[in-house]
Amino acid sequence: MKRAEKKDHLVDIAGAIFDRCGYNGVGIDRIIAESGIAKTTLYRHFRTKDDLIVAVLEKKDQAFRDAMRAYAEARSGDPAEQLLATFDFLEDWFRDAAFFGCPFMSASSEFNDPEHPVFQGARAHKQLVIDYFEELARAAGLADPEFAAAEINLLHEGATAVAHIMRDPGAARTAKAAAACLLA
Amino acid sequence: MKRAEKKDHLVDIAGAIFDRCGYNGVGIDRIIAESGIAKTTLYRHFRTKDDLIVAVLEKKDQAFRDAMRAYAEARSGDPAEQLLATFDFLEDWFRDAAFFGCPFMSASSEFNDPEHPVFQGARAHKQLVIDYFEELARAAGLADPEFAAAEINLLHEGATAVAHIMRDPGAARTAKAAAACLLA
DNA sequence: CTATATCGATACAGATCAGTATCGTTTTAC
DNA sequence: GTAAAACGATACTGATCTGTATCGATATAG
Repeated sequence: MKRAEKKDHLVDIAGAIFDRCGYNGVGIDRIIAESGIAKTTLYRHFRTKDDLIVAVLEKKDQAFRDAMRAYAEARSGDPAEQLLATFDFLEDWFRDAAFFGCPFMSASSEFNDPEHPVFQGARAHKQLVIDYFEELARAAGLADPEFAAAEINLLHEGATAVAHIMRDPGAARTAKAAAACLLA
Repeated sequence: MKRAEKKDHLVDIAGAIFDRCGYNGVGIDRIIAESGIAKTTLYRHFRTKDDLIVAVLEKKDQAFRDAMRAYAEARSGDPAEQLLATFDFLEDWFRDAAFFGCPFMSASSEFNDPEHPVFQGARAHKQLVIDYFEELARAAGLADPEFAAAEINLLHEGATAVAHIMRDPGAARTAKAAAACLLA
């Protein structure tokens, strides 16, 4: 494994473990054990554990938004239908065995300080998602794209929270029905 | 301070600290320091830290639901209007300086195991809130009370998540507007 | 081939973690 | 008033935490 691959692998494994156990709920020792990478190497790539967490969130942000956009565009060319398709994307995620709630919400709970880099990273992701919704709402010619994006986003966050704590992937469908009603 | 008062005080202080720092993010030593109660006494009342967390959630559950119900009933005698009033209750909560996101969602993130008593306590609270919404939806004579309750709940969870991570108490108003649209 | 950088493994430091033991004092109950 | 229980304070245990230091092996680059 090349140097860059190692770092990538480390971030992936760390992300999966953080999802299952939380950020403060797992130590560096477990991450190096499961990734098979030496502690020295980890600290060569990341100055602190917090830096690693930020890198994990940045990668998850990019992957999540890319996947959601690709999913929606594969479903339809119409922006309004793409907005609704994002809820089907959510449902797929909820039904995945690796779904343990939103890692960005978990991060913002455990690093509950607006000045903390981890909190800021989580918030930055959420803003980019809202921006995407607003872009679609604008393309769909909705009267108030900003407001529409906020409502879609509310339903996304609600569905994710309910799917996690109630173990109910169907929350995505309920949210989609509400979204369809609101957009009409 | 009587014995029962001490226990109550301890649970209150612990709840406030957990809200700020998370559950795994703070140790017993800090709780006893801020509450002024000896470690021996804490462990006389609670066998483990997890037991304390469960007690914190149980008290927060009761307080939250009592306050929300009282707030709604003070606003209106009409069940449909009471459903909408719960969003005003949320907004008050979001604007409170002691708002740091939903402690039950945080708990379910940090103790991400359906068999864990803390996770179960958090989920039990959420179910009771949904039950309350369904009770109101039924009293309001809505066609599908269960579905209406699920939608209201989605908006509640979404508003709470957004208010927390985006530091935007106005999410409650956006959610209320969506709820009004859905109930009509 | 040789010089250099990165690697894994491991031991370590210093702090903090949950939980227990001890003990003298204070409060409660009868 | 006396016996029992709960109390605060504190020291302690063993585990775990983040992060560093050391060192021999390995991979890479010129």
